[in-house]
Amino acid sequence: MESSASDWGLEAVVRSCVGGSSAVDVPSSEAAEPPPVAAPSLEVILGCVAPVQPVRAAASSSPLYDVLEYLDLEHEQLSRAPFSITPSSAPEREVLISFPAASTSGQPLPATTRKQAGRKPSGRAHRPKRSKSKKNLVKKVVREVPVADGGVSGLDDQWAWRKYGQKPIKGSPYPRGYYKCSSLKACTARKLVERSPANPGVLIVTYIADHCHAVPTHINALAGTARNPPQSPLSDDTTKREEYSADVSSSVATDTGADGDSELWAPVEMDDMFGAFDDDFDHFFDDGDVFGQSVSL
DNA sequence: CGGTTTTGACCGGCGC
DNA sequence: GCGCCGGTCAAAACCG
Repeated sequence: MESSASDWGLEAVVRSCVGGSSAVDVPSSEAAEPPPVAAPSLEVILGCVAPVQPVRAAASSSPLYDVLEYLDLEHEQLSRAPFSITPSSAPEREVLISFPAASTSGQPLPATTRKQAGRKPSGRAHRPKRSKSKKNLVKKVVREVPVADGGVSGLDDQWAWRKYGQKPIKGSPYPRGYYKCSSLKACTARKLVERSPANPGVLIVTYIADHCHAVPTHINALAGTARNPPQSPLSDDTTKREEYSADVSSSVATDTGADGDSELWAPVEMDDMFGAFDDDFDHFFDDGDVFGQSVSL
């Protein structure tokens, strides 16, 4: 709580690293100083669909450490999984890649209607049931990033995210922000950003699922990014809320755009993106090693 | 105008 | 069976 809301917000914003790019690409608004998180996430990259470029391992001094959570895979799955698990060489880090859920990758979910009390009936789609088992099949990568580093740009990655929700988490004074990949609607990649209750100086970023496209080189929308957080009329919660909102949310585009946009993000056509992806995709499934190789710390 | 953020409501899983 | 909680949706407001 002591930490300023702004800090929190900024990080949330970022483009996640899940992509396959590299430290090189990490935009740096702070060009003046060496990006502390230069190697955001090497490992994470594995999971990404766009390992076009080998990821550069982060310096041993990298403050980040990632932790993959789900490994509830059956042997069969593992053996067939396009992703391989490679233990990080850095003792303080762990890498975990899980098999991407078939149902979640790249495909729009079926929709069913859902009632909406107090809201204009819009034929809202009914979400498919969530089952734990299924959940476990989705790749999930958890990263902890020092606010100081990730705050402004540490979490920057090549992906564009769009916030779609925020929820207060029980047991934590900080809310959790929910982000989706905004590069491609069909992309099911998501990101959860929250501040560690135990250590406010650390952001916990959870990447879920893979991007079904290559890393965008251009973030098309900046609109609505730099806005003043609305003062929500809340009771005792107010303070907290304002803080949170200001923080967690408005960030994505802001950071993304402002920060990295300039030089690193050249305009790219969707076809290009897919093209790249296609290529890699084939490799992934033809040769499961690809992922394993990419991981290196 | 197109895209994002905010925010309250809805839904479903899980624990009791 | 019920309530809690996390996750998601979508309307409205906002911004470039």
